[in-house]
Amino acid sequence: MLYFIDVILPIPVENTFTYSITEAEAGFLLPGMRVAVPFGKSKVYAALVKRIHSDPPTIYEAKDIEHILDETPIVTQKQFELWSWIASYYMCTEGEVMRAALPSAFLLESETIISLEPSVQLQDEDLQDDEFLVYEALQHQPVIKIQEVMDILGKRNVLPTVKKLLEKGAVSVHEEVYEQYKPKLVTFVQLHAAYNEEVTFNALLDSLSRAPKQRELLLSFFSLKAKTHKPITTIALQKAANASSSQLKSLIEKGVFETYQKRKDRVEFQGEVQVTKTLNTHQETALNQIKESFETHNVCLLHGVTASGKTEIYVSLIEELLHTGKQILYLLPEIALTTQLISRLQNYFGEKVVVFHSKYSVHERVEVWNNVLHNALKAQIIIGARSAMLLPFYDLAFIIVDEEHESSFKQYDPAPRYHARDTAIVLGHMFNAKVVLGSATPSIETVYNAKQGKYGHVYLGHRHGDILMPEINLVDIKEKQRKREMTGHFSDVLLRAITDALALGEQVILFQNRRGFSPVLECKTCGHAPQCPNCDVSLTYHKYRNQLRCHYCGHHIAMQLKCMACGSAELTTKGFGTEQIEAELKELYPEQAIARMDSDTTRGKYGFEKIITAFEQEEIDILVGTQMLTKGLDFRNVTLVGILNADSMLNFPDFRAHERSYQLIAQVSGRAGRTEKQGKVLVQTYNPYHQILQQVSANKFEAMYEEQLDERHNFKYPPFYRLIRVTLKHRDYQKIEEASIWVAKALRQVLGTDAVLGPETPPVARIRNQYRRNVLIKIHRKQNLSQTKRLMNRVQTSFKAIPQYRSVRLIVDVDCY
DNA sequence: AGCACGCCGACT
DNA sequence: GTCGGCGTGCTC
Repeated sequence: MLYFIDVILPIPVENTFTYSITEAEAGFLLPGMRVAVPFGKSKVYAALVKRIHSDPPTIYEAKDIEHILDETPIVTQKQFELWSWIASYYMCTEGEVMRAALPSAFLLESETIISLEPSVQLQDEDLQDDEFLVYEALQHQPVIKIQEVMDILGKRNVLPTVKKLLEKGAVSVHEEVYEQYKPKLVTFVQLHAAYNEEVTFNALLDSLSRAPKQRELLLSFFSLKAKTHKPITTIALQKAANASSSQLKSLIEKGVFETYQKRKDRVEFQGEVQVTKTLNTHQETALNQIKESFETHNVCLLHGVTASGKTEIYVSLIEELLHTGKQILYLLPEIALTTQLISRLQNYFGEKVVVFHSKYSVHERVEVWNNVLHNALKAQIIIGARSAMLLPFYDLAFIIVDEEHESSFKQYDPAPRYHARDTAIVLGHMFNAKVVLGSATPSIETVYNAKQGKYGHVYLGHRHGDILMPEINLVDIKEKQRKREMTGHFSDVLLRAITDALALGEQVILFQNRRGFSPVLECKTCGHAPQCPNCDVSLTYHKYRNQLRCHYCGHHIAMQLKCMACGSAELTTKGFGTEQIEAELKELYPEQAIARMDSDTTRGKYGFEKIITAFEQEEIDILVGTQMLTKGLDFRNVTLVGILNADSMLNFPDFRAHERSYQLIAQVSGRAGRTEKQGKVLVQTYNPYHQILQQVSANKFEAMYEEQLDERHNFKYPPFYRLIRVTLKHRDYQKIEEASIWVAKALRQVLGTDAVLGPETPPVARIRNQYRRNVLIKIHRKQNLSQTKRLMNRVQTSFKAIPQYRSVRLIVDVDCY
């Protein structure tokens, strides 16, 4: 009998691939295990076994697998189910989902290793320049990887060079496959059993009288042992005795100490577990309402105003499930995953909490994966961003999606373009787990679902400790400019409020949703503004680096002193970003500590943390930042929040701009006045009569919701209609123009004229030298989605069959909002 | 996604 | 006239 496996490869191809296996392998392999398989001419991939069977493929000969990588499955059946749902709903391949789900350490790839052939000696004149460079490099190091050859030669296509070296017999190559995950081992020491007797021990001490350091090591060992009653690591012992590793080593060689190794998890909680705070009556009521709703609904929306103490409610819900031993998933937007919240939860649940974060190393992520897979006690509560949802849950009972409205739950690029909130609901359904969606400003579609009775709906309108909601005032800067009451970008009202707050020793947050100094640098003479050569945007001026930077591709040039077009030295800036606000503040308040928080200042693993901690500890008086500031941060001493310009977000060309603006302003405002004193929020705008600003300042969420819902209905947007965006990308403007018209026309033919919008050119028409155009598909909620996708796939197939469009990249984004 | 095969411009 | 650019097609 012949045996075969169907495997998923982590690449964007539609189908699975079939490999041949032996009978013994067939007896051992299970779906969810990884196998190393040859793929194409020379590559080796880690593929995932999906099915084991005996149906030989008919039109090709199946290759043999290289070897088996796992002893037991690392992917569960439930995950396969979820992947398949994601792939079909978001129109991508299972391989793409696999790539997103597995920690990169699981995705081994082979690497071509080049080494010197010692039997052959070549003279310099036998080799060409490139060949010589590689040959010479091999004289200094035993092996070279292809990537390194690229670095040495400074070009991408290096295989011909390697090939020629190979032909001349100078080198040999082989494929090296390696697993990237190595468990971290910690070495412990213990005393050899022979010295446990007092007599032998004393003899030992005497024998070491001429080696004082070794003696000290021995004594330190005992004092440590007495102090901690725990196994002692070599490092701890060396440190305690202030000894070197060689001194310890000689004791080990003498047989006094023995060493042993243990696997250590890189992510471990150290600290004390606190007792839970009691809930106030409003929280108590909300908690009971949620539990009640779970009797009839699987999903419940918890709409609790800022600082109402939603986290405590989650904690109570989690607590009640702890004894069941089932798993709990707590999803948060990436940037809300701060030490602040994590340590808060760790204080409640101690080592049962595990964090899954993109900033963790591949090793740390493998450990979390394994702990979740094996239902380890220390991974009962999993906190993480979007991708934590793709972990191998064993027995999931409860999912929390906090800050449910956050747009970062949707992955935009690359595929799978999934929405973590929506996928979490599907995941919850698979496990029959309950889901809570929490937010102070829930998204329109979630509120709609709740009002339709699809979800339970709990409202919590009281802030914790009955603190008043912040008072939001609008400042008309058009008026202020006319009356000449503006200093830079600050109105007199805002400046007075800042001065007052600072005088009382309180902290201030200023929000400007744009980084850099100014987004446009313009020549006063000819009006020329420096553009990015790769993208259709003007370059943003970054003062601290004295650079002009593109925010789309990262291209940067030195700041120009003269106009690049006419040479005039009279340049002016248009628009403003966080950097400019920071600079103006430093002029206005030279005595105060001012910091800036945006993606430029929060690079690195702890960049964000550092600023937050400094602000928390009141080392910073005024914090200027982008929307990073909005995410669930809890600062006690902030009484004033200033929004420098609300108009840019209101005028953003997107159907959600108004909803987003409301959420953003409400969330930033929520940072103010988290203690007894009522917080104050000042919103500067050119248009104080804008509906959204009126609604947010009066805290009229309902009114905003009704109005927005009405607009969505009139203009055929979610939640009434589904949106699928098809993006076309190509370096040739003409081609993209024609191709997008073709696609729009073909889609209209199958889906109907009304269902297709465009093609339209997005606000930034070219990014990284790729022109782009969008075609938007709007279909009614009630309409059959799988039928639509079938039709879309058909269009896609015929599009790819047109030779002249073959190089056009087509990206489908389902629920592109 | 990678990587090989295949056809056109800038250099000897 | 070649070398090396990238456009196109396949991978079990």
